[in-house]
Amino acid sequence: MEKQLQRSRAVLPIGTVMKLTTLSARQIRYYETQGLIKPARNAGNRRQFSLIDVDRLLEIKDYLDEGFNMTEIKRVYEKQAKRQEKEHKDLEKPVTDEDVRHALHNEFLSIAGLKHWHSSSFPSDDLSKK
Amino acid sequence: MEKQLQRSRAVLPIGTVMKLTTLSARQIRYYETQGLIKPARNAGNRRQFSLIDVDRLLEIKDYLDEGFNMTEIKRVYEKQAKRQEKEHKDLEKPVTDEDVRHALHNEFLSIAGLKHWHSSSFPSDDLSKK
DNA sequence: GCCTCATGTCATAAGATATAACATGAGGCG
DNA sequence: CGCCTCATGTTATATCTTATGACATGAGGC
Repeated sequence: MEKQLQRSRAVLPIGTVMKLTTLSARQIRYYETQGLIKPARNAGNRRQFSLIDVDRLLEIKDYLDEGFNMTEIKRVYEKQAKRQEKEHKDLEKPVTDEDVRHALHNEFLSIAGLKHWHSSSFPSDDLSKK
Repeated sequence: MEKQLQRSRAVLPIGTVMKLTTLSARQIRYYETQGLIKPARNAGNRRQFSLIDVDRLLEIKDYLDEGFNMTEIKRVYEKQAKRQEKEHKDLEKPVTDEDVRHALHNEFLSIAGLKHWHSSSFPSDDLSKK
């Protein structure tokens, strides 16, 4: 069933993350207080990171190297979160017949040369992946 | 450069491995005493596992479920190690001009109908890569 | 019943991590 | 130049996690 370490599985202690990111424990904890990451906690209150957390930390490192400060980086991720939230909702409710009819309707109008489609719900989807 | 957690990177503490394998610390340590795994150690003598170790532990679990005992499982891995060792050596020293000349020589003889090639150095290269 | 194997459980020591407080160097700025 | 803020380092104390070794135990084999 589950093969490898899924990226979202929170099982890594801070020591491991330190090695994987070359960040100090102080830095990692500070970024958490700034809301940049939210590692899970185990029964003993130890932080448990996922590979997604590790990736984000590496990104944060890059941003910092490029001169961003905590607040700016936080904004980047808040925006990202909003985008994904929308994206998620769009996937949540699958296309209904109603949607299809409206789409077709607009399609016809467009073909008819009336090109009436009011700038609707398609975000320009930032493809800059790194 | 290095993107994700390379499978051979030993950075996982035993607690993480317990979760990933659902094995008890006792079991993991016991398998180590039996020579089935050889996790690295950090400066503080803590075991450091790699994803390869995790995979092997999952395999061991399967073998045990199928009724194998430690000794038998050990034999499986020893044999596997020998195979890989040979494979490795074959890759180590690349083909020399000398080798090529001999190969050609045998080729000619073979064509000449004498088919005299004494089973020399070319392993049949097991391609069963699972 | 006696043995072995794989594992559980306990005790003790030492490494790892959490939190909080104080310290500091680099910039920004009146 | 003093004063502030930001990102991090450092230290101290408490608690969790892991290592080792010893003893315990249930399932099989004989």
